[in-house]
Amino acid sequence: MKNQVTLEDVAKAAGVHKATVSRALNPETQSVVNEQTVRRITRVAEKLGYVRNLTARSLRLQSTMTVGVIIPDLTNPIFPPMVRGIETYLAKHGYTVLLADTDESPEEEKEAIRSLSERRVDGFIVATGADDHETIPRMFEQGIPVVLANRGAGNVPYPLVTGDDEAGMRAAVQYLHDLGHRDIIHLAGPMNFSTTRIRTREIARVCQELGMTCRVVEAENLRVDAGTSAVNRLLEAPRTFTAIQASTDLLALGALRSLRAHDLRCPEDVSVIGFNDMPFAADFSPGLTSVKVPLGEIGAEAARLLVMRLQEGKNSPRVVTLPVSLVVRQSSGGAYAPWAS
Amino acid sequence: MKNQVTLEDVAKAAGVHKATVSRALNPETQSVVNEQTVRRITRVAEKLGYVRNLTARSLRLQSTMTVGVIIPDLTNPIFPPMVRGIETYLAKHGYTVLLADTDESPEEEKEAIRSLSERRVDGFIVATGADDHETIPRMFEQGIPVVLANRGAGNVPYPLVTGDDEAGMRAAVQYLHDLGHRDIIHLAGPMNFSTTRIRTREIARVCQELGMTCRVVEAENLRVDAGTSAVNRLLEAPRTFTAIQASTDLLALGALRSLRAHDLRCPEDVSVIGFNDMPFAADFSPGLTSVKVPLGEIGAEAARLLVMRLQEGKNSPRVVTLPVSLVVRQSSGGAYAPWAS
DNA sequence: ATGAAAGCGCTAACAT
DNA sequence: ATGTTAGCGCTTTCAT
Repeated sequence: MKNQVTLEDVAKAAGVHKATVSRALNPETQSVVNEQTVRRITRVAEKLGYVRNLTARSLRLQSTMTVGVIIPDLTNPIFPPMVRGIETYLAKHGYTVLLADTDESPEEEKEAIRSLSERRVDGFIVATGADDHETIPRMFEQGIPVVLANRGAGNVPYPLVTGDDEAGMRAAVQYLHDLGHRDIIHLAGPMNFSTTRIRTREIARVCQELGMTCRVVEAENLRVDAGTSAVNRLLEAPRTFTAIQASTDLLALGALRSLRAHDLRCPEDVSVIGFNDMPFAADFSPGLTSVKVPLGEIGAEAARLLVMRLQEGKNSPRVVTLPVSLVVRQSSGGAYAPWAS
Repeated sequence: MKNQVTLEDVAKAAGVHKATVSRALNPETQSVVNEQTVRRITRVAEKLGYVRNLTARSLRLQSTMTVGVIIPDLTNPIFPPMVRGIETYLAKHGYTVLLADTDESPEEEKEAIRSLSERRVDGFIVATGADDHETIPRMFEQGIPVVLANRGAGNVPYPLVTGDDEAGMRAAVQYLHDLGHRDIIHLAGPMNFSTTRIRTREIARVCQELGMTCRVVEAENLRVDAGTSAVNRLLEAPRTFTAIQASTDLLALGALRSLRAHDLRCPEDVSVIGFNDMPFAADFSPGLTSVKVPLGEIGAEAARLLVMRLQEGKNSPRVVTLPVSLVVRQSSGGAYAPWAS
């Protein structure tokens, strides 16, 4: 809080009233001020090193031009691209992002939302949805502007932006089928996440359609280790499956680690397919076949919807589904019945 | 900006003056208010859903309890852990983080700093240092509280928190020497970054000490592709080196890609060692040997120094160097003279 | 222990 | 085209 050059200071130095300075320095109202005066004021402001005080402005305008973004964990690699997508769009529209991680803890999340509310953010982008989420419905009742990204939250009528999970899953399974796989595992996340549930439902459906056996294994959370332990447990019994489709690249990575620890080759023994196509998925060992989800665009679109809501006041409770695509790499290949090897 | 329940509202409902409510609700001043009154006020505030307005508070206090964090790019995987380290420490002390990416562009950076200054952040943590940095020295002149993380900025006397680059480099080279490598490449970043320069200087020195040949190749920037093209260029001529030590894991990853494209095996033909030990370095193909830098701790320590400066006003222009360690994985192995294969 | 009053820096009526 | 005034919600001296 240095730089306490105020409008008043500039006004005195320029020999005008501070209201005039305010008008001259704001592009919106500049036109109403004499051109000469604008130039003089601009020059003086520059010389004095004037920096407008947005806290004061926010107080007066009852708007901070700031948006709270709630994510589970910045170190989960799917979020940095999403956050950048949000930031870039919002910056263009004059908004600044306040970021908060929750580590999937409802308490931390409540705390984060409270903290951001105290800072009077104009709205939220929430990527921590869950069907049993307690806070999001309450935010809706209070009329707080929110856009959901990535994960839904039960049937709260907030706008939701996601990738096309169904199409992605269908593409992945069809691909495995074409390779000859008939008995596969779906490595799922916790079932209270909408993404998890949608993906699990869809893979089951497609497998049935194609006459494939699909067993669902639920990991405890969405971190790599949870994927590893789930697959470890799976491999205690005799193996009949030839492929693992994971709900998330992190879980898929966990699967890769488990296979390696069990001296199973990927893809010769077991094919692995992830979901999201996280950064550097191509560099894993082996390169991970995955469903590419446009994370940056999801962020940007969520930001766009929020800005619309904020500026035009219209609440458009609609679901925006962005297209995804299967990216084939080295972790997937033809099926060989395990008992044949 | 919903929830416009103000102190005044609570005061009326509780039958006291708003000043009393202010005192009652602030832990610092609570003791001065009658205990009964505090309880009553707390209850009323709760019932009314009062949320304190930090913009108003900031204006009055001339302090926003926010910190601006300037990084090159959130999608560079070394930054999320650092940012979380910063966030976690600052949150514990009541501060909120405003994050800004610069994409290494001086213009975007100036814009970011201006924007955060307008929001009246109490101080900055800057991870975009460069020796020819124009803005940082000016911030110092203006007395703006700043702590540098990761990279220095010429000789501006701001505190700086980094990993022990010299020790890390020494460990990496000594290890290569022990494996029999005598002719190596240092894949460096742009020379205006202090990290790059320090690492390059140190590797040259250690190599000389140990009687090894070290050729320095400078990548255009710190992204993966720059590493790939640098090594591509290198491989146009007959190869004499047996190992590549990269200034950064991203550059090392670029090197791995180039080697693969040239059908060179890693580590059998060429060993590769990175720097930073970015998340998932272990999962690359092959697992990347790297110098582990405590990114989260660097962030936390930078935050700690900034809070000290902010709260006790003391400017401690000191360099804090955190210990690093070599993590050996599959990308490094014994040296075989290229002409022998 | 509580109330009254001033003021942080800004913008937007309203007045001239 | 510019000046005057009020007030956004809060904290803090000063009174009582």
